[in-house]
Amino acid sequence: MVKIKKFVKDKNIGKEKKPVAGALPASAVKSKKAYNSLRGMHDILPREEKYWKTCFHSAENLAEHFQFGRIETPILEEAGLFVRSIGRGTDVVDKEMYIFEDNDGDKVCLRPEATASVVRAFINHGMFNYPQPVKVWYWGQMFRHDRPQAGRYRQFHQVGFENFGDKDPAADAELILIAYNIYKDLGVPVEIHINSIGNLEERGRYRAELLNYYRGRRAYLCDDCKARLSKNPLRLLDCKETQCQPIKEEAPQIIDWLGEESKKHFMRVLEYLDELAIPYILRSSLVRGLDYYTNTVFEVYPITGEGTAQSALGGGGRYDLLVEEMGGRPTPAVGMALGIERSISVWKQYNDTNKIEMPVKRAEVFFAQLGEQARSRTMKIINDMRKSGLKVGFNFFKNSLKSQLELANNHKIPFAVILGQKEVQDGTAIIRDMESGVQEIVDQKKVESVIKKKLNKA
RNA sequence: GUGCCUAUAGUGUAGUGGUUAGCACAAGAGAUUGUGGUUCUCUUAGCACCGGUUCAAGUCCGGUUAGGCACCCCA
Repeated sequence: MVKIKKFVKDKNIGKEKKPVAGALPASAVKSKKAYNSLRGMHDILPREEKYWKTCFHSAENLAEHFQFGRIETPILEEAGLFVRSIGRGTDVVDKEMYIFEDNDGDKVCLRPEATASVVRAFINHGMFNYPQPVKVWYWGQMFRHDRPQAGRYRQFHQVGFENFGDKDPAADAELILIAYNIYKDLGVPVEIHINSIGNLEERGRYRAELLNYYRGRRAYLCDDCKARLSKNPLRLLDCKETQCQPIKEEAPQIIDWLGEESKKHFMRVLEYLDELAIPYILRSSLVRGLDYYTNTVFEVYPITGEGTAQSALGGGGRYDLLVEEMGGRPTPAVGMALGIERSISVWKQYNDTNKIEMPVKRAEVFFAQLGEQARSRTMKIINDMRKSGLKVGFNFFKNSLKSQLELANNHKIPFAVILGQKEVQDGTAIIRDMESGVQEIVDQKKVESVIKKKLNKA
């Protein structure tokens, strides 16, 4: 909302159908100044690929195993969607959304999270008519106009899982299990912080009680907490100021305000976690920043050794009322999302301190060629080999054999195949064992099978 | 959004207001034009941007931008 002003210029560009460059100051177009990525937005380079791929595959495998279907929703949505679902008064909506008018004057925004979009899709496509529960997962960019710092970016990625139609505590536990397993796959030890915030009624009563308690002690609170009193009372319990600690300890706990049903649901979730041997911590201060949660809420934290990190890798909870609130049929639901950048950063740190190296997938055989004819012959052989699943390295840009072998060596590729004019004439090729330096001449047709045998892949 | 710290080749760094801005790694070329790992030579490439102070600014000052940290909040 606040950001609209910033984009007025862009709106006019669209309205007047001017070419974009023409509307910019001449200096901005002519200047040879190098461009940078926007603040809080980052390029993900090839060297990072192994981490991203592993994360993705772990999520994908778990999704498949637990029968979640992949859903992709648009990055751009009507702004109102998030205002209604996440709630006014939350920071995400009030301060952090990228909102602007598109060329038709519609108010659109870059999604700050995906649950609202998935709920919209669930309703739009009448998924309540599908066999219940409907389980979907997604992976993609989210945008929040926050001040960047470590592990917090304006464009970041989340992987998320949503389950519609299942009100059983087992569904809550299933999502926690998936989150837990993703980190288990990566080898990063995590623990779950968990709490229940009950239903609307219970939460309302508790909030009133909490306010009542805190108001009487207002004078002893830090400034932030004074602000929280009116803005976000449940956050009072999260305060780190020492002066607020004694007040916090005596404060009423939400768990005591839960009704029978909510309490039973929560206990059941915990029993599942016990059964699954998932380490968790009951944290009565955990409330989450989005309005739509009911009952179970949880967050995933890395266990770093020296104290726990302050920022969560991900989190989620139950949102039994949201689907109805968004105009659908009453449908219970649970969801969970994990921050990829944060997870990868923690994962790397963990690997660093424990001296764990990510295996690099390097080529298994390098093709070196000399001369035009050899080059085209090599190209053909490489293409044939691709079908057999061998990872082949080559570089047609380099001409000298020396520099090509150097490359093979730098990449620690175990075997090199050398093809020159002579070999093209003879229909042969030289296979060189890069470690021992031993070479043998083989028929071009047999290169593939010989290499496979050497790699124990035959 | 608030406060604090930082900014020199691709990366990591040196540089009392006057230096041809130095070093390491990486990258590219070469040391008998068909053979890698060691060595040697050469090359490419940098003071984030804008303004101010000064005879003179990478160095001091202001602003901008970006990065980091602590809040707020969140993934």
